Amino acid sequence: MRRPSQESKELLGPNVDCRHCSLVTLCLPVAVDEAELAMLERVIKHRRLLARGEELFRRGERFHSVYAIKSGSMKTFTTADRKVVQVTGFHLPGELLALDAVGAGVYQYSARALETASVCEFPFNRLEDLGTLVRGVQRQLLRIMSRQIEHDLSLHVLHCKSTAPARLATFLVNLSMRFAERGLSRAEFHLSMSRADIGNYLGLAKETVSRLFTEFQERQLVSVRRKSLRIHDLYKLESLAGLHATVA
Amino acid sequence: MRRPSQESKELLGPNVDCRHCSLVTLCLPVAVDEAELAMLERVIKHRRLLARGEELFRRGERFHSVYAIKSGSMKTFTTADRKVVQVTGFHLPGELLALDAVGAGVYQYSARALETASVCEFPFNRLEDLGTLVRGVQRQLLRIMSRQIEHDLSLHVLHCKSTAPARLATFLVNLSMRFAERGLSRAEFHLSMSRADIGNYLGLAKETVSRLFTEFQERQLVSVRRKSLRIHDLYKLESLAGLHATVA
DNA sequence: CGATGAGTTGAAACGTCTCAATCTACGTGG
DNA sequence: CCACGTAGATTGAGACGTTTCAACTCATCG
Repeated sequence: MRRPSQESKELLGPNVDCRHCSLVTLCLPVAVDEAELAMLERVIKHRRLLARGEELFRRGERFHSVYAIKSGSMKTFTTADRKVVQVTGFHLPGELLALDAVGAGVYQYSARALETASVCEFPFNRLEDLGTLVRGVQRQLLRIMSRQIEHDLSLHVLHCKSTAPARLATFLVNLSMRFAERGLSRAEFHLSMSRADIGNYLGLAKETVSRLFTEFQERQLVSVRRKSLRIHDLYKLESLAGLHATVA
Repeated sequence: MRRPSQESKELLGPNVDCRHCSLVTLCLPVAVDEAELAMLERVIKHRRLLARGEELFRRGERFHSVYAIKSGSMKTFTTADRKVVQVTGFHLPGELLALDAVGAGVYQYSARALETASVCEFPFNRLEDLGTLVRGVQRQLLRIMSRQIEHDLSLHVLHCKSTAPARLATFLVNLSMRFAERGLSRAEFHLSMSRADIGNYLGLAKETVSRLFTEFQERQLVSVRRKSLRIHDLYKLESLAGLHATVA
């Protein structure tokens, strides 16, 4: 396993090396063989390094590429008058951004780095060409888009049914799971987004989020100190989230 | 233009005729040329007629096909213990169902006819094969999936920001728009789903939905009588929905 | 070291939900 | 064809949870 701290040294080259990327099982190349991987690498335009707060693309710009996050984290959001109106998602390494822009040909949301981040750029028309040539790539593209739809619909379910504690619990359980998928601790991680962002994302006031963190801490479910979170009782958190469906 | 009342006569044949389908601009074949259309038609397995309340597929079943609605309307929903837990969407003619199942290979939601409905079945592996052969089909598939993601995210935005009146207004404006796209009246249409379904879908109690319909009617925005709805002031409804962003 | 923005906490106001009663339309069987 | 039963829809009143507004604390950074 490679230490993430070493990655910053190898970010800037125009060429990429999917074969040795630790995210290969999460990003596009899954189930694509060696030869196909080589073709895919040629499609990737370059990597880009983003500083905290820097924008990758903006709502309304002409769509040309999807991006895979290599390190760091990002948020996507809608805007009006340069102000953030609605946070639509938080994104971790291995996840693809801008899949929703394919249909309209225009970025639907803006994307901003929550901390120093690096991304791989996939020009979409080249990806499409490759999809026609290589069945594995088409498959994977469709699969990833489908997973995205699945995820977005589950988000809809979350928002309709749940009370505030259930929403925050779901959010934390989901983050925990995603960190675990990336080989990081599922019990202890860094919240790179603000309370206001979390609240906005979940449809809650930032004060409510703050109160809930306090409450969860009092109930021994988690420890929170500013941006660092430790989960003590994942099972209870999942119960709060409405998983473990208590048989009616 | 063909009268929908004539369609019921031509439903049952195993073969289809996308060329003369009035939904050709909404369904898969958009931007696919004549020759490609012929190939697509061979992929469509058959049409199926569903009675009100009949299920097209169930959550958990192995995924094999996506479906296009030809006439009627359907709802998709999650279940637990045979009870509807969460309505995830209402679907009109020309819309594709089960795109979210591609990723997991299993239907994520159940689909049930809200009224007599007919659907075209597209076995997905054949569609995928065709996508590799015909660039237009791949394009269209990706585009439709992207549009779905876009739609689902906009749903997220809706739920986070809005009050109950804004949610119902958005729902009605959205329905109106979709009916208009299908060549039907944007001002007067039939609500094939129950108040409970609407409430469930929007994350509101059915009583709240009912009260809001009454309130909207008192404010002269709409007339509702049971399942039939007439919109009197679409603009005000859109304002309520938070469109026409009043400049801050 | 003071300024700034993020986070926390409290109290009151508001909106939506729940529970319950009533009403309406529709399909079924007498 | 009417009467009845049932499910859906409406309306009212009280309970509850979340938001809003405001004051305050704490960390961070110039």
